[in-house]
Amino acid sequence: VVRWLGAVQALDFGQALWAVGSRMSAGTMELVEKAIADGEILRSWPMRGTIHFLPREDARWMVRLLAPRILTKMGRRQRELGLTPDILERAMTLFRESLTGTRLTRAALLEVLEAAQIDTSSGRGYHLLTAAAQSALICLGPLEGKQQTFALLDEWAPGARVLDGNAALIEIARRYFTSHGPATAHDFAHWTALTVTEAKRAIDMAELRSVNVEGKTYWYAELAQPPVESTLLLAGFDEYFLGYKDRSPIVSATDAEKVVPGKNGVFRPTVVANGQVVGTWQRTITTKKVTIAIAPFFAHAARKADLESAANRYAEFVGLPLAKLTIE
DNA sequence: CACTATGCCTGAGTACTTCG
DNA sequence: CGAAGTACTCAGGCATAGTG
Repeated sequence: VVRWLGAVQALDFGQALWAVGSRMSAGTMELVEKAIADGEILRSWPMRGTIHFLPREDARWMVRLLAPRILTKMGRRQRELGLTPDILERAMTLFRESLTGTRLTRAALLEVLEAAQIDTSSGRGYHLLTAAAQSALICLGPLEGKQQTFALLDEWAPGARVLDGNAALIEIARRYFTSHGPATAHDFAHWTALTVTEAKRAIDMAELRSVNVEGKTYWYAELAQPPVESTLLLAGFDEYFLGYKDRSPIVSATDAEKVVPGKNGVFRPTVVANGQVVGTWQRTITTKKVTIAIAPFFAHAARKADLESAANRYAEFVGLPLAKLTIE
């Protein structure tokens, strides 16, 4: 699934597991977690300055192609935090030395910095870690209990593909439009955080097909499957919503505000019926059970039986009984 | 020990300015 | 005149501290 999508936004770890699981015919949370533990799915900050799941073999070229732009944009914040080029360079050396042959938790890595007299307070430590990830030096490794670990990218993704320049642009365009198409050049630029000019150049080189709809050019790599009836409970931050700049084909402006209340950048899980976003939902997971509350945007947004089976599919994924389902 | 409260951190969006 | 860059906002998540 991750290979097909190219990259999966994973700001919220639990939601991202479901973003993958909801696209599998019978995926379980355990399976997705195992793929992460084994490194088959790798986590880093390849684009837009946000954490993503990546196919291990593609992590290196994706980070190298897309992260440098973000790293430049972070310059101002780094100056605010007093992170001089000298401190950045020292931190990179410390990360390289302390992670060679091993993995360390976030807390342990911050201690390494502190021990070298690098202040990690008020987000400085966090920024050094993301900068190192965006420089393709480190990435997130397996979980250690509930703690995130970091690893050297070259160690955690051994033998990763090397793709540069135009070849990398062509590959990212093909990957995006295969899974996200039909989509516009602006959608692609938004997703990758490439400039619109570069995005268009990538599209030109990738030999994609296009179709005009309401005066806009939509690109795609393969003919889509014919639409099927479906009622889905998609994850928060799901690619179906995050993967496009223009969401008007799937949701009205009014309803979009219910997905992102206050336009605050926090995307709630969505109910999608036959391609349209028709509601939001939330789940509560305890040690023994799952409860789900669905909030449709309007009456008859979806059939009750379909919502029930979608909710049960989620409970199966988590591996716990669905104790309660409310539809408000 | 489980639950709740607190406060900081966060990324996407918007509006605006600057650039080419 | 569209693209790129900048400043600012906001609510959820998370770590941590506090409470029953």
